Amino acid sequence: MPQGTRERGRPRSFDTQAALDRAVEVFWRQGYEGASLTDLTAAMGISRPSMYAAFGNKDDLFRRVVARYAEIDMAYAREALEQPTAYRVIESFLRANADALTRTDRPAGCLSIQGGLAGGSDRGRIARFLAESRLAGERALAARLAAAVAEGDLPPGTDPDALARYVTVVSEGNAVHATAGADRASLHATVDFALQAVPRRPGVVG
Amino acid sequence: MPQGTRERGRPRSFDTQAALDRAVEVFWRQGYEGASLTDLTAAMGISRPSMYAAFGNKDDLFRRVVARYAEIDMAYAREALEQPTAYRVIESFLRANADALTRTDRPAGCLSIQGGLAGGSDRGRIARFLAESRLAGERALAARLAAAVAEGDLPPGTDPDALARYVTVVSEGNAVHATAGADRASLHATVDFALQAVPRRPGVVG
DNA sequence: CGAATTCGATACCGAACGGTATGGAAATCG
DNA sequence: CGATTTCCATACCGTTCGGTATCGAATTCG
Repeated sequence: MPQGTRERGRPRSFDTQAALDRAVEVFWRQGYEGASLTDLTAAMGISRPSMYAAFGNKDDLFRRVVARYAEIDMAYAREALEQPTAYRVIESFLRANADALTRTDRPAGCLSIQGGLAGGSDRGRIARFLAESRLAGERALAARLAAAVAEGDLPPGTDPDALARYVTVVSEGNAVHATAGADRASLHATVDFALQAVPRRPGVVG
Repeated sequence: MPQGTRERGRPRSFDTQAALDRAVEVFWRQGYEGASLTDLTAAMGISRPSMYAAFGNKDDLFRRVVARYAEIDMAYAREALEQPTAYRVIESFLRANADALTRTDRPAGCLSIQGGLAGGSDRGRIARFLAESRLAGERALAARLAAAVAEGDLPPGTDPDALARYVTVVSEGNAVHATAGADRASLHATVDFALQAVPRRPGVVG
């Protein structure tokens, strides 16, 4: 099937996926506005026209970057949801988050936070997009916790939305700290405290 | 005494403090880079040369703005430290923080976070400056909690630095949420959870 | 091979950026 | 009043921004 849809003309000489991965790092480190096209194309190893032909414009590239980041660098969040108990879902998420925020082979912190927070004019669009992206993760966690409440894995009366929000807040705060240079042990010590507040079904250890 | 140091020439025709307060709002809403000199001087009601004469340059203005913000809008943090018990220090801080992040007469969120997080070249200077500013607050809280441990107000073995970091993380995470549009009740619900993790001396209610 | 097509490098566009030179108006001194 | 000093408005500086027009080289189809 891919044989039949062979393209005419000179084929693209760079790997778009690889170029996208380079762009992830630049946006991650420098934020949306802080990443200039010169920075981006230099890191991607391609010229400006090539970038525009392959990805559209800076906004489109950024959205592709965020999607790729969610797929690769946030995979741990989806995996955490598969843990058998609510407590272990939360523990797994916060632990993996602390690790991800302090990987030595990647920029410190979290792209969807340092990508852009404040909102003036067109910049607000980016901030809103990232906020919605984070909210989607919070909602997925809330849905998992709601199921846990329904099956008695969390105490009755527990508000799954509020608990999901609390866990997300801790992860975001840790992201801010990681960006500021906090080390991995510090983040895990914070997770130690945070887990104390997670309600548990009586008599269950893990 | 102020009479003797009367200045020569035409006196400044605007109130520098009032102009600074206007600049606080612009930087708060739009961040360091997102706030252009055109935005700033328009809000301050003065011309560019007047701004440069009164404040130096954009960097200097921002530092003055952050100092003013800390003095006015973070006053609650210093007041919280005066509470009689460690628990009430933390509770007071997180409650007042949640309120401050959602004041209707001020921008949502926290200047020292949305002012600038990511760091490329010169932008890194601003991010570092703000990180140090936040760290100073965390250290002040840690010192207060260390005193609480010493006087038996917190369980022996409690790590005051780690606890202060945890509380700061929650406040920062709430700031991220507030910037994204979370309402006051949501933030307080998160504080409800967060307080569950704060160690308390046995037998003491508040 | 020749035609069609798409590649990528260079060079450029108008707009906005932070910052400043200039010059007339206003206020204070002697 | 006359001299001095400082104010503020305009207009401008070089640089960088996101985005694009141009054009020769490369590749594939018929």
